[in-house]
Amino acid sequence: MNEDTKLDAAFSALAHPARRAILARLAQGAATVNVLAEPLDMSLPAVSKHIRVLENAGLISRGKDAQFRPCTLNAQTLETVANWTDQYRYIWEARFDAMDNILGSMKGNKDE
Amino acid sequence: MNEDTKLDAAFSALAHPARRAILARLAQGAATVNVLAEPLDMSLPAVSKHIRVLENAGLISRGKDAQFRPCTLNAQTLETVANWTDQYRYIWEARFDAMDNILGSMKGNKDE
DNA sequence: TCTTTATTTAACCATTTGGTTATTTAGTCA
DNA sequence: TGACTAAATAACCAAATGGTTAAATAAAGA
Repeated sequence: MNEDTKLDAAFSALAHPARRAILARLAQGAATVNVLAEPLDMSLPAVSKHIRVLENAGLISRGKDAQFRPCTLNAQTLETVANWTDQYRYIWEARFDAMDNILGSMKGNKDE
Repeated sequence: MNEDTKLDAAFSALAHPARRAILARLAQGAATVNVLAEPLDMSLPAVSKHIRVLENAGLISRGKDAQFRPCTLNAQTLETVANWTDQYRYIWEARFDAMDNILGSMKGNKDE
C-alpha cells in the first residue's frame, strides 16, 4: 500500500467518533470487542465493523485468546498521521509568530 | 460545532487525496478554483465539491475577487488535528524508548 | 454432549460520497 | 449589449458507509 493510500485509510478511519473512542480506550491497554463495545451506543456487529476499519487502516492489531479477539493500539500509524500534519506546522505557527511580532512591537512602542 | 464534530469533519476532509493535494497547493499561497483544479484529474464541479468539503471542515477559507473565489489555507484547523494525534505521541515514542533501552543495554553489556 | 460466551457473517436498508454532464449565475471586457 | 471567463448548482448515478436484526462459527465449561 502506498503512502497516499495509507493516509486515506487512516484519516477516514479517524473520522468517526466511535472509532476515536475505541482508540482512546486502547491507549489504556488491550481490550476485547465486548469491552470496547460496552460504552458505545450501538450493536455489537456495528462495533465489529468499526474495529475492522481500524484494523484495515493499520491503527490496531488483533490477537487471539480462546474465544476472545483482544485488540491493541498500533500507534506507529498515528505517528504517520502526525508526520503528515507536521508538514503544515510552520504555517500555523507563523500565525503566532505574527501575533508575537505585533505584541512585541506594541511592547516596544510602549517602552520607547 | 463541538470538538468531536469538528474532528469528524476535519479527518473526513483529509481522507481524500485530491483534498490533501489542494491543501498542499494552498500551503504555497492562495489559489483560485481553476488553479487548484488544473493538476487534478477530474471535472471542475468535482473540484468545487472538494473545496466545499474543505471549507465546511474549516480547513480553508474563500475570498472574493471579481469572478474569482480565491482559497486560502486555514492552518489552525490542522493544528487541532495535530493536537488530537499528540495525545498518543507518548505511546509511539515509548516504542523507541524501549528500543533505546535494548540498544543501551546491549552497549552496556559490550562495555562490561 | 449441551449450553453459554465471544465474535463474525449475512442480508438488508437509508444516507452519504464522489463522480459525471448540462445549465445557471456572476463578473469582465470589447 | 453581447461574448467570454470563473465558478456554482442541478440532476443524476454507482459505490461506499454505518447502522440494523438474524444466523453462523468457535471455543469454554458444566
